[in-house]
Parts: sequence; structure tokens; C-alpha cells
Amino acid sequence: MKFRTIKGTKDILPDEIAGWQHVESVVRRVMHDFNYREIRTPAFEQTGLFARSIGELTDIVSKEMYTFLDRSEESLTLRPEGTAAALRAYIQNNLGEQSPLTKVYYIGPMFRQERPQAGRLRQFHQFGAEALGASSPLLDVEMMALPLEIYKQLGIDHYSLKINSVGCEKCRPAYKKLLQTELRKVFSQLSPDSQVRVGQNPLRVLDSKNEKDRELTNNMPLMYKHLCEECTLHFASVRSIFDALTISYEVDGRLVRGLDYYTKTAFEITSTALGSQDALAGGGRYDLLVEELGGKSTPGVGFAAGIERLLMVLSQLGKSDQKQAPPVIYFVGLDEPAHIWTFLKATELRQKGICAEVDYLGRSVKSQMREANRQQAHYVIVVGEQELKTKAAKLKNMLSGEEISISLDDIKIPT
RNA sequence: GUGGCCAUAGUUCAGUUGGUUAGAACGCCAGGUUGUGGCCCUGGAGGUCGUGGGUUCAAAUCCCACUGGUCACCCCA
Repeated sequence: MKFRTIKGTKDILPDEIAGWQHVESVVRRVMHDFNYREIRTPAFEQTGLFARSIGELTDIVSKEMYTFLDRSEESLTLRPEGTAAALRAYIQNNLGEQSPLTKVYYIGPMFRQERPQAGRLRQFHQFGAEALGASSPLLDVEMMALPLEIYKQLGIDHYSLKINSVGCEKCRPAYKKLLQTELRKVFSQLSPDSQVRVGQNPLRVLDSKNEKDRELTNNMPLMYKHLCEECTLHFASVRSIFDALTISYEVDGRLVRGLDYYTKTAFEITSTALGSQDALAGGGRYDLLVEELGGKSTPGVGFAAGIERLLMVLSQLGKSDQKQAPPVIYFVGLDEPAHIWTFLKATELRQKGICAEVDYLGRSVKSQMREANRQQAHYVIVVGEQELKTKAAKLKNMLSGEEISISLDDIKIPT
């Protein structure tokens, strides 16, 4: 019998782990600089949480969730995104009562049962942030500046930021009707997917990538041109703050995104270094969501970004050559007493925080030297009967080949 | 969920119109005289040719199914 990873999942192997850790450390550092605190929620939740927040009619909920019944017949779902769980935790733990504004971030695996392709896995990883409790446009901008800063610190500068406003419960219904009447005029020519959306979620029709759909909807009214006064002001503020930050962006009136909970600002960061799945990050404001999930009426904004896609971009740019630091000292042991002695010595050095390695296979000196070389050890110390008797040995610099005499009782690494 | 392409050593790939013991490179292991790596040289290990059927005297090669991978649609991180 042969076991393998299930479709759409991947092992992250030792050779690639340094790249992940590098990204994670930059994410954590920038999140900290922006004063976000980490939150870790379970990988699975009650199915209803996602259905309610993301929206029953979205693709994610209607066909992509890993949903199963546990032994007590409760319907559970592997989280397909991070916002719902973060808000559930915020509400459940009354975080809003501890301070008027809560800023949290997360990093971890998400699950969606889609057909895998470049940049799309069934278990993938995201980092993201949520700011709950304020409706200031400053936070909308912060949610976009944050991932952009992470990208910048990782050395990525080729991306495009698209923003839009999808309105609120005051202005959206009227616009929705207006758009629906327009869409019905060309209904029969729309793609089947879009036809389904005309009734329930007409805004998504504008975001269709089908060329015919785009042509047909080319001159249709856009949400951001039919906003109520409050939304108009908010959108204008967001844009002027961006200008002040000198961050370039593009207003895309068709941008809607596949989650139903957005109000006002919606945005997406894409990269041309990716294939068909080109979204690096996305997010927006969701002023009704906390209340929808049973909390007090609380405004919020957030974003989520894909780590695999980020890694793909880094590799495209030739910036994915992160490596784990090699051993500082590799001990070559000649016989049984030497192997034991070097092991004890290595343990001592390790306790001092020095990466040391020994031979465990009882191999020849040549083999051990090859191993030290393969691992790119900085120094090698060969230990045999003679060295143990005299307590003196040679410390070999593997880069220069130079050897210097040292005392085995007091191994000092040259700086 | 739908479609295209692909499936041969650890890895990347060859394998001529079906025809003897399926090859290369890299990697791995061991040697190149007494206890010293990187380059070089020599040797070695390693493959039920994805799985199962079928055609044939003969299948890695042709046909079918399945599985897996990959890319695209859809959607999104």
C-alpha cells in the first residue's frame, strides 16, 4: 500500500522551508510594526458560521467547502478563509468590550475543495488582518498599505492595486435594481453563470471574466458612481489618503469579489508574475458582518493574502534562495571513543547555541569530510586517538582550507 | 464540476518504424595506498517503464479504462 498527499495538498520540504520562514518572519514583523496582535483560531468551525458570513450563494459556500459531520452529527467545516473565525472569536471573547478598537492578524492554513491549478491548492496558507471597531477610512487604507509594506520588504514591487466601493445597505439596493434592469436587457446573451447571478447578486456579473459578458456590460452603471453621500465621502477620503501616502492604485468599478459581506471599500492586489490565479491579496470593509454574526453592530475592515502565491512571485523574481544556516562545526570522528567524545562535545556546544554536527554512521574520514562539505559546515575538527590523548586538534576552515591548532578543552570559534 | 497535455532510476529527461540484459546527466554510495572536503578519475547501488485490462509471436512503445500530476475554464489567496 502506498500513501500520498491527497489531491491539492503539498508537503513543504526542508529545502523550501527557509523561504516560508522568511516570509512568515517579515509578515510578523510588519504586522507588529502596524500594531496588530496575532490571533489563532481552530482550523474548523460550525458550518453555519461560514455559510452566514461568506454568503450561501457564493462559490466558496455553495461548492468549495470541506464540510463533514462529526460523530455527534454536527456539521463542521474546515475554514475556507480567516475573517469569519476571527470575528467569531472577537464576539465570543468580548474583545470589543476590552477596547474600542481591536486589531488582530492571523497566519495559517485554509481549505477549499476546488480543482487544483497553478497558484491554487486545496490546503493553502494565508495571512491576514482585521481591524474591528472603527469606520475611519484611515483603516481602509491601512489594510492595503499593510500587505503592500510586506511585499515591499520582501522585495516585490510589481503588483497592481485595484479598489472599488460596493456601497452600503442604503445605496446598494437601489443600484442593484438599476443594474438588474440593465442586465435583463441583455439577459439572453449573458453566460449561464452570469444569468444565474442577475437575480441574486447582479454586481458579480460585472466582475465576470467572460469576454462577452464584459462587452455586454461595458457601459452599464457602476456602483461607485451611485453611492449615497456617506459612501461617496468615505470613498473620496480613502482615495485622498492614498494620494497622501503616494501609493498608486486604480479604481476598478467592476471589482466585487466573491464574498458577500463587503460594504464600501473592496480591493484586490494582483501580480503579473502569477498565472491565471493572479490575486495576491484581497479584502475590504464589512460594517455589517459583526452584527450579522450575533455581535454588537461594529464596523470592520480586513484583508487576506496568499502565501503560496507570494512565494511564487518571489521565486519568479529570483528572491527565493533562502537557506537554513549551515553547521558551524562538523566533528569528524575516527573511532568509537572519538565518536562518543565528539557527540558529547557537540551537545555542549549546542547548549551554547552553536550549531554542531557529528558523524553517526561510522564512515571513513573522506566520507565525513564530504558530508561536512555538502552541509557547508564552516569548520571541521578531526578527532582521533591522538587528539584525545593530547587534547589538541586542528580546526579547519572549510572555505579557505586553513588549519589552526586549538585545545579540545576550550573550543573557540574564530569570528 | 468541465476540458487540454503528461506519467520511464532519488531528480531532469532519452528510448529510433512495436524486436534481445531499458540508457544519459545530475544526485547517492565506495575507492583513487598510512587520518582531510570542493575539481578530476574509476567502480557500484538504484527502475514491477503510474495501475489494470486488451491487440500481438513480441508492448516502455499501439488501444481502452482507472489513478495521479499539470495547465486552463469557473472562482479566488
